[in-house]
Amino acid sequence: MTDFDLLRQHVAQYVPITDVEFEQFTALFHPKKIKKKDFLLREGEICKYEAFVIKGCFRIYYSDDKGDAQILYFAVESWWATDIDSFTNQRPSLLNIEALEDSEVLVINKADKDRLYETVPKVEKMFRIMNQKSLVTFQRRVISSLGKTADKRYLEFIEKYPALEQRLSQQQLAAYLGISHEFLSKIRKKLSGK
Amino acid sequence: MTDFDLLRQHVAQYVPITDVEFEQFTALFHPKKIKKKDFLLREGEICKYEAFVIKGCFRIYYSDDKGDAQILYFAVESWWATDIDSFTNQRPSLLNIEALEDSEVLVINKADKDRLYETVPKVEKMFRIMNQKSLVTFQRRVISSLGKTADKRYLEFIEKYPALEQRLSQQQLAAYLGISHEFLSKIRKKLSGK
DNA sequence: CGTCTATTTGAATGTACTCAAAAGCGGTGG
DNA sequence: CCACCGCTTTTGAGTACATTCAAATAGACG
Repeated sequence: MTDFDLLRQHVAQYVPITDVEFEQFTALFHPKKIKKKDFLLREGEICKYEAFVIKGCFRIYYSDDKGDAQILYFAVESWWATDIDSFTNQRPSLLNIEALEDSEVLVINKADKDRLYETVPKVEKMFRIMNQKSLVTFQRRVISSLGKTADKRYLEFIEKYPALEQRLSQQQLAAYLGISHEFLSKIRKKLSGK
Repeated sequence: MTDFDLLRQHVAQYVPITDVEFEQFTALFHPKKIKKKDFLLREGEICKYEAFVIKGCFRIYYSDDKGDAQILYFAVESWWATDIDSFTNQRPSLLNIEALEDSEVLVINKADKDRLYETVPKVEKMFRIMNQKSLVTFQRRVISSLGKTADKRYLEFIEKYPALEQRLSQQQLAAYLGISHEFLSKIRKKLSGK
């Protein structure tokens, strides 16, 4: 039951929720285990689940023509892993979602989520606020990816997500920052020499 | 009254709405005219209004240490111009919103918008979907700004917003793409020679 | 017509990439 | 416990993409 505690704690951040409402909410989620290197979603598939991460780590990424990955974000404990566009519109996904560690999630499908919006109106508010917060995060990311050099973006990342840096390989981090892993290595060397 | 027609058409895109609900909705909006080069919001101020553009064009941008602007997006007819973070949390803004043309907007303030969420629950859904859509747009923008070269981003822009290109100066477009205006000029030259 | 701003062009520079090779590191099987 | 394998990280050389600065040109507008 501690799995659902994490979800409850997460929900409570956004809206006050009663026991009954939380019951209705969680009733539609199912636990799922994903092994390291397995995929929750592959490019071209329709995103069946919205997944709340209980344990582990995922990369949500786009794979370009040359096969290089641009990582949109990492989802660790208490984050959601999903392709919003593919999930809400039930259309083929452009994104991949892969477990970087053995992981556990709680998933909900589209029909159940739609039901949730109808039966528990508060859920609407919760996701409105969540989307709003993510939107601000991505707006800021656009600003730094357009205007800042790679070393500044790297420093920004380790300041914002200090715990994550330990957990990720340099290759993954480089793909998030939008630089080659060789160049990230050079940046780290330069910065450590200070 | 045609001002409100544009807003109604916009709202109807997201949720079906009755005449009565629309009345309640628009009752809290006020028309406002902004002259070219005037600001709807300046960095450091608290964003008082969420503005729906009836006519004209705005740039929503961040100004870095050197004074260079990174343009987050352009708001033309039927777009919203606001700093979501500053507006919803009533905290000082990092962004500037400036009219690039003589413009007309419909504005709503924070207290009235909160009232709206309470009295017209449908509004919650509408903004949830709107935020979701914007989120997807910004996610895609992160992907292209990290992974694509400037000429591809330029081509992407003119394909996605053909009407906008006519309306904007190259300097503004360059600031949106995250490149210098000199380099954009060179890109255009190169592309026209084909 | 003149003034102010936007665009173009070129040269020099800086930031980041590609490719190739070497070094480091962790796990597995003998 | 060591040797080997595969994977990640480091390093260097050469190249490509994009910037800065300066100057010339073109447009817009009173």
